[in-house]
Amino acid sequence: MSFAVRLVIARCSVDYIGRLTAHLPPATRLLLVKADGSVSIHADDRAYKPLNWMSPPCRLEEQPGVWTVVNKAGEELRITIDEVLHDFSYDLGVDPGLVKDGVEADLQRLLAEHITTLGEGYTLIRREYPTAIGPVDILCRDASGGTVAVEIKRRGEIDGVEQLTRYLELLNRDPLLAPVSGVFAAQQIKPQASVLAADRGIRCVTLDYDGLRGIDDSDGKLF
Amino acid sequence: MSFAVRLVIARCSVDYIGRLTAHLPPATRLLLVKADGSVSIHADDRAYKPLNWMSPPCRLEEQPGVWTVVNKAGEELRITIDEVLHDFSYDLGVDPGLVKDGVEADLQRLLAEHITTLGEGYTLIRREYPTAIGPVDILCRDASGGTVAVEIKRRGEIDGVEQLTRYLELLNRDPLLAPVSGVFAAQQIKPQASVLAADRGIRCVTLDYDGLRGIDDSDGKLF
DNA sequence: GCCTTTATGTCGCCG
DNA sequence: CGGCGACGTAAAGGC
Repeated sequence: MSFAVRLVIARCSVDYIGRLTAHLPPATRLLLVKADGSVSIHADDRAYKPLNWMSPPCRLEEQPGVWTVVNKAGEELRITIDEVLHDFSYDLGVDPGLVKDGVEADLQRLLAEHITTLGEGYTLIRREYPTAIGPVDILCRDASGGTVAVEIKRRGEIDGVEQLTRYLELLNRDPLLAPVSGVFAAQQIKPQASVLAADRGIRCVTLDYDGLRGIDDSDGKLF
Repeated sequence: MSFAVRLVIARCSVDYIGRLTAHLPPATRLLLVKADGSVSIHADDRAYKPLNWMSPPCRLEEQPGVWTVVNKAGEELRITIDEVLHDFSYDLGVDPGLVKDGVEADLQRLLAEHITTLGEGYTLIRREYPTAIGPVDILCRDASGGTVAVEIKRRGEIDGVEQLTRYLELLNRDPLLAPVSGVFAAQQIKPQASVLAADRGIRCVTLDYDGLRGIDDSDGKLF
């Protein structure tokens, strides 16, 4: 019974006091209470994002006319209910979950497997090369033996260039590695990122995910 | 009729092909269709985030057993419906919307009104000072007449320091302004951000939002 | 627990 | 419409 979604249509007003203060004047809305304890208040727009919400772990206390939801950090959501227009619950059970393909991790794996995409004679040192400020996506060597740090993004934007710049700055302090050059690899690279990369001597490479996946027959996906 | 939330409980499987590829095996889920055209598929967990969704603007085509949602970019969500267990619609009407207080814009306004929080003799030049790479939160002068660029965050992290660094680099190319010094102001500043700022000669200032609001009696909020 | 990065991020503003 | 920055960003993974 407790493990069910609950859908309530109600005329209500809402106050949130937590990381910020927010208020919703009275109106008719959808209240969605999930088995994980979360509560969200939806209008008929804003895509899937609720107007207001409380994420689990939190506790919902239901009194006549007032729902109070609090979490451990002391954030509070107070829903004042003027009128309940619909109240329905259904036990969905546990969901098997989403299977994804084509996220950055997949790009990284594919590029590491086909590191010569970056150029003839390239060899992989390792993926997720650890540094004090975080892991470098791929560290490899070019044909002349020079070290190359690769930052991979699905969509290459200015932040990614900044990130690679920080890595390069750090890696070049290591006399065993230096000089380290940089490659910014992404399925799509925005012009400003490209300009910034050029300004910093970083090479940009556009990745073809389907192409990389196509030549990757290691797991028999090809046919 | 079309301007209503629609709540469907159904046993379904889902495929998304767009920015990535994703699949949901058959299970019972909540389908939420909003008047704005969005469709979201919820399990009984993950707080307010759906397992899968399509944001507006998009078009839902409903055939027996298959819903197809496509948007302009060619992304597609295909919902195969094995069994409808519940189907309910309700017209919520337009929502008056959320009123927020305490976000970065409020901090910026308060600091601009009390610019001497940064030091005796500071004077405001302007908020949102425009540059080619985006607006500087606050530009002001210190007691000695030197230009100061201020970047404001609720939570000061490394990205904010990078951002301010880019602004300073640009502003310092303008002979009418140079030399421009930097202040990184936030309600809370993370140690790494603090270290990076120090390394770049940027001063860090911790803001007290309630304190600033307290001395701000301009709109009679004090009592 | 703190730190990092990723995300189908989403959202809003402004040119 | 694209660029840019904020967000109650959330969530995942490493140390």
